[in-house]
Amino acid sequence: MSIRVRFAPSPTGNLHIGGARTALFNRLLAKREGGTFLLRIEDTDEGRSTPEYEAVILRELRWLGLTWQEGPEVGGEYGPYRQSERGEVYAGYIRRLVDGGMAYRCTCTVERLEELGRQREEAKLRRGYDGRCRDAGHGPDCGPHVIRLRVPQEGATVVDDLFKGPVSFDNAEIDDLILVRSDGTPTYNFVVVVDDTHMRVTHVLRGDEHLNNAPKQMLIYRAIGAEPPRFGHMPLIHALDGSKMSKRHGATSVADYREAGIMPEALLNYLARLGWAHGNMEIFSVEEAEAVFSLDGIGRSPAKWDPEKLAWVNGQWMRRLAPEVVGERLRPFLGRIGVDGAGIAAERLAAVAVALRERTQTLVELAAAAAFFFVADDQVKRDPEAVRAFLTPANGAVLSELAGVLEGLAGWGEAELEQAVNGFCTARGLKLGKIAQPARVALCGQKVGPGLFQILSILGREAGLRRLRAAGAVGAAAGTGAAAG
RNA sequence: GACUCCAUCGUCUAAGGGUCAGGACACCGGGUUUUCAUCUCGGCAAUACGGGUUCAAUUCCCGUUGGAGUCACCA
Repeated sequence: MSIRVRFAPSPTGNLHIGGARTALFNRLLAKREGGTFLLRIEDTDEGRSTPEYEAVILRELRWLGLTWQEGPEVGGEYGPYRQSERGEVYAGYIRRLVDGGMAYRCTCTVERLEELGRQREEAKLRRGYDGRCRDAGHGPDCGPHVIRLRVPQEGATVVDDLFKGPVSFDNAEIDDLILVRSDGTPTYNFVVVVDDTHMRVTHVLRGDEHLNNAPKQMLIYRAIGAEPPRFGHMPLIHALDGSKMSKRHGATSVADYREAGIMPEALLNYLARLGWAHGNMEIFSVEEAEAVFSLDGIGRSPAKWDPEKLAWVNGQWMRRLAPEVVGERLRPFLGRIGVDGAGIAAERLAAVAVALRERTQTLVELAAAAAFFFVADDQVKRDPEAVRAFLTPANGAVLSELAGVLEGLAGWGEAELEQAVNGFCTARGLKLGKIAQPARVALCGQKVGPGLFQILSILGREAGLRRLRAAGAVGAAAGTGAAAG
């Protein structure tokens, strides 16, 4: 039987990086084993779930390329894939459980439960239900009630985890958990079991935070007489301070990283390396990971989220991807800093990517570093210290002379520019280093940047000559003492 | 607090009874280079602690310590 795995997010917020990682590993396993990866929306909490968040989650998964073979918007033979639409399925199971005595109606009020919790806490006991209604035999007309699972009081429930081996929980530690709320809606632990059964899920890879839910779910599987899937609880992602990642740690959603200029290939690559390893493989695509993926490679201990390494991985991907691809992805980021990204020729953007990809790690940085190519001369951000040091009268004079020579060039390619500039240097007995820095400052306003010929070539003939001459003018003005400030 | 999980360089990790405990990020230094970066060479740096088992434990077992997760009519 071929394996079936699922990712089952709750649409109560943005797609979290932990969720993305869970989805990734499930998909990796499905692809590797030739199985099916399905998506199910866990929206039983009517108060917190929204269609907007659902849309966001689907969008982010697609952005990452983590597409599903069954689920919302694509369908499948075990649908619907939204729990809010599966009420009838759950109702049938509940009826059988209550009729069979595996579950019972409980009329305890929220107030009593709260009081009970307080008492048990004072008595230094584990919070939990005391089982008052377990044998009360409440019928359908008992008034407002919830439905609870009758959990055995003795013995233990063992979860044979794929990564941790057998984990045993005393049944006495497990509450008679609520299956159906007083408003008639089913709860998480119950619907998960019903759906995974119904959707023929064979492996459940999910975060460690669910390990404590596993025995409860095992008990439900037993009650409904279904075979449980294999469980694999993956170590969580921690923040640098060691605790579970949360909003207070800053960027935690996939969207945050997209906005920060991280590309999907890099995010996925980094996510895969968090808790999984295959020899010394560091930089790899999802497809490459699929080819060698194995559950054995998944570790047991939590990993800390390291933004620096993520940035490095992203930098590696900026070089691994075709320049044209990186160039296209750069457009919106240029737009953000006031450059009309849409109006720039694709070849030019590709050339920019080649010129700057080894000097930057994110698309945000790449856009910032590329700005001088696209803004008006007077909008170029200039480093005052660099200007003072390199745009001297003498250098200015040389630069305008150089402009004069370059003006006569037939073409404006890197090779021609290099030849011409080198020729100019030789003729004047200058080392290239002598004019490269002043020229760079004149053209980009900074003393660091791409190679001189790359800059000139991408900038174009007009702007290039203009900026070189402008440096000459500054130099001349300074020379006559006419320059102010 | 109870239950459960986890423990190799600062971080991600590899090896798993016999290794100089390997790689990557970060950091430090040399080289290349028109700047910066890249690239390249080198360096720093780890088996939490205590008991066992064994000829031999980083690896297996137990304990301690430390960290984490969960204890809802949330998922």
